[in-house]
Amino acid sequence: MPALSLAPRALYEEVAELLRQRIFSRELEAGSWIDELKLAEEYGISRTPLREALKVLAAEGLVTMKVRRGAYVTEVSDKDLADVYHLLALLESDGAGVVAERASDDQLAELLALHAELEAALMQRERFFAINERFHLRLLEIADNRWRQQMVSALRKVMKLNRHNSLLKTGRIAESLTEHSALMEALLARDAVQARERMQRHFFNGLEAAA
Amino acid sequence: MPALSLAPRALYEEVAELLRQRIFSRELEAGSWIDELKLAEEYGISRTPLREALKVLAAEGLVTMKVRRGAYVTEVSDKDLADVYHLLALLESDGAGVVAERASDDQLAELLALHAELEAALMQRERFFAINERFHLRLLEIADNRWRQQMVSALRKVMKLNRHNSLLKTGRIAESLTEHSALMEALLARDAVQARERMQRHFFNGLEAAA
DNA sequence: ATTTATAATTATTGATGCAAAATATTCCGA
DNA sequence: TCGGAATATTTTGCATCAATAATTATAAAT
Repeated sequence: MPALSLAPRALYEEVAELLRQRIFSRELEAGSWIDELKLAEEYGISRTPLREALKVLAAEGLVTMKVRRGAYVTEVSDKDLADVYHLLALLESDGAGVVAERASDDQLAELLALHAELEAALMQRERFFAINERFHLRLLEIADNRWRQQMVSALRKVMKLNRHNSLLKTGRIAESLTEHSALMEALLARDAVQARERMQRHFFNGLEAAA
Repeated sequence: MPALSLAPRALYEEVAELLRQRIFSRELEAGSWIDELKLAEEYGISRTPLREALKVLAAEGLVTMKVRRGAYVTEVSDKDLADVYHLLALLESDGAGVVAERASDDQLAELLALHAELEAALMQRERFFAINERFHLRLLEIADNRWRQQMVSALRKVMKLNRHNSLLKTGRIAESLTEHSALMEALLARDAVQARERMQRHFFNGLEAAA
């Protein structure tokens, strides 16, 4: 992979990313109004790309547009968190089932390698999180359904809005790894039913921990 | 429900809807480039709201933005159709399971009433389709997860892009009604497992018919 | 004749300006 | 002093304008 992005993103995409960061970091509070003029000035850009970015974020569900009243940071209630979590579990477990059924041996080997990295990183919190994320993303890639990937990515973005920010609580690293091992086993055994079930449980336990 | 929308939508939303229509009707061909200038002139508006609409559609997956090259109507391959269908089945069957578990008696009665209307409209193709759609939408409303609703709505929009346009083939009305009855039974029995399974099958049969 | 470089045309992207609408403020009356 | 109406200010939303980037066409050189 190239170190420098070969395709320079449009300004509105850059801005969208910056805004996501600020929303995730709670610098832009949930429910609060977004001041276009102020932000545009702050970033040294005009309102046009900023407004375009806001519309993209609205489509993602991160902000809500009110007619003639501008953009507001979406409030994510505890119910919303549970709902999003429920869907993530549903989509990712479905993906795991598909992988168990249809992945090539090479692809399973790739996941196994990531899983091994995960075990090795047991004591390195940050690294563990990063590899865990890569594992989930790679699994979805292998499941090969761009619409599912798109939806999971949107849901994960929403998830990050919440203060129960992480899909993986610090205290749960050990349990999480055990669940991962069980999942990996099911995948290698090409047991779709088990794979789905174990991914589902993995998420369910995560929600318990977050609540 | 009010006949006139109380909240007048912004221009970019109106335009987004118009563009969806034109994409669905294949007036804007899959894969083709979207001429902003021409469309803006045609609608008698400036390019700003048009571009905002295009970005919304891009987030929905209906068009693809290429940097410095504008917007293109997303091509939906047969695999895409199958993938979207798979996800719709997954999400809606999950919704059916939730409804079986958690809907109030009143809400179930409401669905039953819609189902009765459906039976009554067996011979009226258009009406049958309309009521069928209402049934599915209402079920999702009752399942009460706005993120799921948002995703299903996005997926249905994509689905309409395809030439196998309908979730419900003309020749399948009778079978579809039978499946619906079975689903309704499971819901009334509050049997979540059966409800999920039957909704799943309903979709699966639909795909068979479409393919 | 083919390939490369340069120039011109065309379309996207970003900035600025203006009008309409909503909210806040002030002033007047009860 | 409190409430309501009118005015002023703020902010959105749409249009127009300018600049940047890309593609195509043309010309020159090997």
